[in-house]
Amino acid sequence: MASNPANNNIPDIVIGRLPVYLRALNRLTQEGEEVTSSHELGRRLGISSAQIRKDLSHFGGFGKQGTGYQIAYLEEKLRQVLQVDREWKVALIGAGDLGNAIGNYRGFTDRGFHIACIFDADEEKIGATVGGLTVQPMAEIESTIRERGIQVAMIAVPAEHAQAVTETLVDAGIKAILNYAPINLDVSKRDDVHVQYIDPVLHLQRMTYYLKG
Amino acid sequence: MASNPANNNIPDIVIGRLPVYLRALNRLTQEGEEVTSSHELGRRLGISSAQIRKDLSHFGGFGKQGTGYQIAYLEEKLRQVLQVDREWKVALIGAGDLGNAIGNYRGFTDRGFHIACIFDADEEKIGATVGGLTVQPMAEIESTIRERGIQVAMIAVPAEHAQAVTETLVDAGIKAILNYAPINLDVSKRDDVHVQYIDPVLHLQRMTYYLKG
DNA sequence: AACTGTGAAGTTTTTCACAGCC
DNA sequence: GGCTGTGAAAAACTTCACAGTT
Repeated sequence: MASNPANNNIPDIVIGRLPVYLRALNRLTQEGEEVTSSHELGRRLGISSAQIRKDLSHFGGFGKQGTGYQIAYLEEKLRQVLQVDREWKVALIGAGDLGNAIGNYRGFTDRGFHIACIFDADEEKIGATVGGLTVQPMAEIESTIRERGIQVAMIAVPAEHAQAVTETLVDAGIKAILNYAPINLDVSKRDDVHVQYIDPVLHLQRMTYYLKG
Repeated sequence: MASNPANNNIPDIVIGRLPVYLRALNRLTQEGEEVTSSHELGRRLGISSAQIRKDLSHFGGFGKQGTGYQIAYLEEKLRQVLQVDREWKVALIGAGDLGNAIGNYRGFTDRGFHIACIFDADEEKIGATVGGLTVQPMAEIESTIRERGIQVAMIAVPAEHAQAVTETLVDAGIKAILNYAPINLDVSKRDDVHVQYIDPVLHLQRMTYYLKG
């Protein structure tokens, strides 16, 4: 949840919605559409059309009055804004069940990411193949990340090791961490390191609040 | 993102933070602590202490002035509020790589959830074992969910099938869906069905906005 | 007629700051 | 002295509503 002075100072909450818009635009393209509007996007996403227009207006006028948005053009612009008009190499730490699933997931490519290396602490896993990559020992994290200029990492190790792994990654130059371990990471020493979390239980617990019996 | 008239009308954004607090309290307990304060929690989570106090105050006074919060007591109260002081049966749809990882994940138990059944459309996967459960055919979704009174489901099927699966689930009586497919689900017809999303790429794209070069 | 982009208005959320208690 | 719980103030965010364009 690190805040950050990027180019301007566009609210992070707006940045968080851009990938959602981008995903919806991908979908529209797949469906063969070429033009859309803030109303159509809003309907599909359950977001008001005004919000979509306001969000997009932070980055310039991407639409045409009376017509709407050219989907291919808007996708291109959003990819530029989010800097996913290139491919980011990602380091994956952890080759257990979860690491395997992440390593084999086909959904990163085409959306700006490419898993470039995998590490695990378990002697038995080192040398194994996950998603076409050879699992490397933890001791090689720092050198590999530095040599290959990797800035993005995913943590899929047990909670008790996640903080130590984080410190190794940050020391190696990682600037963005997606943490699958169910624990909050302390990166308060580095204000240029971004952390995001994935914990399915958090989402489930948020929904059970509303359920009956 | 369905909003909802639960007991009172406490902001959903507050509900969303409670599981995070609960997770941090679990951690403190594991570390052997018995008492904490809004300041300590805030420091660990990167949230202001005032916000934590305000959030908790919606549900009653759980703390003691001068002392702070009794961790075990606060955990218990939060579990009650979130209704995770019981175990919810969860249906898992999809037994591919992702479904396997979810099915084998040990982190649901102890936090209020228990995967009760798994379904897949692929003939070859039916009958296989995932996390100790036998994969059932899709045709059995509705009857199984009804008979066992299941209200919570996770979707781990390809994006193109996610909407159809959602409709089956909702017809069967499911009230909470955690969707791993990278697509927005339309449940606008049912205002008592809650949906949450997990898409790692969304988190990654949100961070690359802030990276340099 | 349909749609964007945007100031202004309205609403929600967060922070402040302090009385009251241990 | 340290902490909670909470009204009041401040800040952030969303929606309204409409001028301007196609």
